[in-house]
Amino acid sequence: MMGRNYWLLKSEPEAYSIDDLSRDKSTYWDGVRNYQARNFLRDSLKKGDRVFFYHSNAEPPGIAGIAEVTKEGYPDPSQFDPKDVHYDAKSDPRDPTWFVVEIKFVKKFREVIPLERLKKVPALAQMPLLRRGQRLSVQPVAEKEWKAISELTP
DNA sequence: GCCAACGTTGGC
DNA sequence: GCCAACGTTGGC
Repeated sequence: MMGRNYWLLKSEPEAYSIDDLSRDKSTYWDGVRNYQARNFLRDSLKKGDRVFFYHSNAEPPGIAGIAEVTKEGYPDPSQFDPKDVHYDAKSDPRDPTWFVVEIKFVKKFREVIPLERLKKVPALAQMPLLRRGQRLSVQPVAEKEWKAISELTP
């Protein structure tokens, strides 16, 4: 698709996994509380973009499947809910701080592609994911990286 | 469970 | 505006 971009979203599977997305079919990506990641969600992820669903704090950590953006950035409802762990009392509803996108399930890989495996692929050396100390939970993925990773799956 | 790396907060 | 203290992320 012309102009489609690629991304990687991290989630701890204990909180929300590829199986949860497979069951739900779609979800909105709430709870992101980092400004750089927020900017991507608000400004950059576009309908039709493809997303790698990454399992962090998992055994093994790695890419578990693929999703697709179905709705572009809009205010994260959880920031206004005092009972939600992601509640942000400082966020003004007239000028919200945090944003979500909606994604839909595309596929679950037969096996997670482990982080360890990704590290061995030369074409992926520049990925932020593989950089030491990089914690960004919403990251751009270059097209050549997307292709290289896709070739790792059966 | 440890802890390095990083982002945020707040005193000054 | 600096920077120490603190909280979080996330691999190991």
